Amino acid sequence: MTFKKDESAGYVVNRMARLFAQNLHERIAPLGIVPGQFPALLSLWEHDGVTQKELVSGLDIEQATIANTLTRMERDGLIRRTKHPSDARAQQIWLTPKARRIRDEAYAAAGEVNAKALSGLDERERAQLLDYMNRVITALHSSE
Amino acid sequence: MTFKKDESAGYVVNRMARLFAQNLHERIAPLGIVPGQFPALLSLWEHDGVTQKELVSGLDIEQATIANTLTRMERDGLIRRTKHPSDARAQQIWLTPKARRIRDEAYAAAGEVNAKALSGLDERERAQLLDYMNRVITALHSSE
DNA sequence: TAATATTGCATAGCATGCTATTCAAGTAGA
DNA sequence: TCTACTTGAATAGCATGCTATGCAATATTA
Repeated sequence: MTFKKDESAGYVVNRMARLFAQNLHERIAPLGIVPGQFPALLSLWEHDGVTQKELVSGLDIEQATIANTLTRMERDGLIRRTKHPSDARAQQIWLTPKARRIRDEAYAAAGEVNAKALSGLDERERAQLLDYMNRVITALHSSE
Repeated sequence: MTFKKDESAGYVVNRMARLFAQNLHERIAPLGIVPGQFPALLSLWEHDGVTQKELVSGLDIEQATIANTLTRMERDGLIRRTKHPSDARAQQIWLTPKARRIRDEAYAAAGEVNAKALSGLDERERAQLLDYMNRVITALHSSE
């Protein structure tokens, strides 16, 4: 074989991301949430009542993607949206009691998936992995 | 902030995978291919005329996903499908001359994206990163 | 050989992500 | 103030990925 999958960073990264998502999906499905909602939930659990623009600014996800995710979250009873008091274009996004109730369990679920993922690495290796991945992100983020 | 994005493996992995895909997308778009076609192309460049089942068996992607990708690849003039000589359920998948022609450039493009991604790491760190990621994949693959 | 099980592939339906575009509402400038 | 620019969010259209299901062809077994 000319091309070895487990030696290509792109291949491995893609595979790892899909496995993370699948594991998380399975683990949080009983809570009534899905992986794509996690970033928004993490942000809103810390501070809700924000506009979509404010929410987007804290996440590395495109506005259009968030807009669709929020629509599904509203459908699923996780958020409500109210008119912004001073800007008719904007809205404020609020968590429902349901979304607040699952917070601790969701954190625990994410923690378990992370723990499982990292179970084959010791403390030093885990720190190195995160460091390396953050460096890759920085490199890929540059435009040249 | 209770939750730090760059300290959560799941978050970082997801972000890294999306950046890889975006970079690759941009780089290979001129060749008339997209990232999702890469796994199938890599396999077919090495050995075509295989059935869908054989192709799937070498990739870590679900059969349904491959089936849809192959449909788009046929639409885009990258593959042709012929009847299997001895099994009417199966087909043989062949690369078109167009797909063969872009092989070297596609390899080069993927190599460049990998190089850019890893540009902030030295040789030892790159090897460690791949090793760690492969261990994460192994851990996530187990069912407990 | 007829009934049953398996297999190869396609399809349905959904989530997540992207870019590009639209549209209404707000802001600024002539 | 009227026009033009900007901005907040929604929508369109697409790719990639998944699970579940359907369907026809093949294989097995009673």
